Amino acid sequence: MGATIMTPPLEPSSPMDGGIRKRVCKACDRCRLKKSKCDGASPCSRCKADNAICVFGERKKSHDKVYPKGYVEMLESQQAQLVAGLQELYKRTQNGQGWTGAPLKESANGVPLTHDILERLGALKQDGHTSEAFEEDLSVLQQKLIADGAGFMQRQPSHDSHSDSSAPSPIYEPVAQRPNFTNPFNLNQFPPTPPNQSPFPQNARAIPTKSHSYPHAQSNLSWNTPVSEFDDSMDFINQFESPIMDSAIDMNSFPPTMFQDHIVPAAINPCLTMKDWAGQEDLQRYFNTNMIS
DNA sequence: AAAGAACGGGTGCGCATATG
DNA sequence: CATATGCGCACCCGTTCTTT
Repeated sequence: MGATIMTPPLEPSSPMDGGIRKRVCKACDRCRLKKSKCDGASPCSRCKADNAICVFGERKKSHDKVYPKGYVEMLESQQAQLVAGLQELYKRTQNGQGWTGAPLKESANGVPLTHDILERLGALKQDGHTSEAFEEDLSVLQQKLIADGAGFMQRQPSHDSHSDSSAPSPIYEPVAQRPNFTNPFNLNQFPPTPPNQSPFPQNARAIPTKSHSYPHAQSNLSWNTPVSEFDDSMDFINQFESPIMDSAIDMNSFPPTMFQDHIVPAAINPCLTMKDWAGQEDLQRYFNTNMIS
């Protein structure tokens, strides 16, 4: 292992190198937000050109996702109700029964509410543990759980040292505090996500250049009940990018913890792996002394 | 109208995890 | 252990929106 070698700045007009597209291991927040090529430098050429602050925020990991306590159980319960409803429908179809009773009232999108269908089929459990009504929108379901003061569950690695390997896969564990979902950076209340694991040094990867154009006219399918992403820090960045660029925001007005874990100063190689960071006890001290100015 | 910015959606890579 | 799978990621292209 030698000194950190950053990817040399690429000419914006020549992103390809002999048909090989080079990509940095980590793009800065602005480039990610703009979906533009980042040269990985500190600051990157794009930020430099725009006289913008160039920071390399922490990347999220799948196991950082946090869900309201009981969310999984509710999903399982709802799935059970759906299965029961489907089985009931099958039974009725086999018996030559049609839809019994008056047609259900259609909702705004032209179809009856799932809740009404299940209720009519007698598949809607109301045992107190499940919600009083079948929640069509998972985002709403999560918000309800949060509003009800439910705790939160965070995905944990199944190979956790303190977990019982004989027990059912402990995918979720309770977390101490409820995060503020409107501010994904508050997820710093949890242990910090280690820097991205990647073989180091690996400042640039080469992938073949696509020589064809993309298909046009993407289908307009829309899923009306997406599971909301709780931890997309780009939303937060998006909120504040302009004020930050204009230096109109008082950074001291935010709690220090907001920055410690997610914003890695560009001077630190964002490509450092977990192994590279392991054993650096002074890391926290570094943040405490250098990040908060 | 032209230029630039923003953004949706796509490709393909690497990593983490699950599975055999 | 090897392999399969899921996911996050960079960043490209094309379209739409905004600014001049």
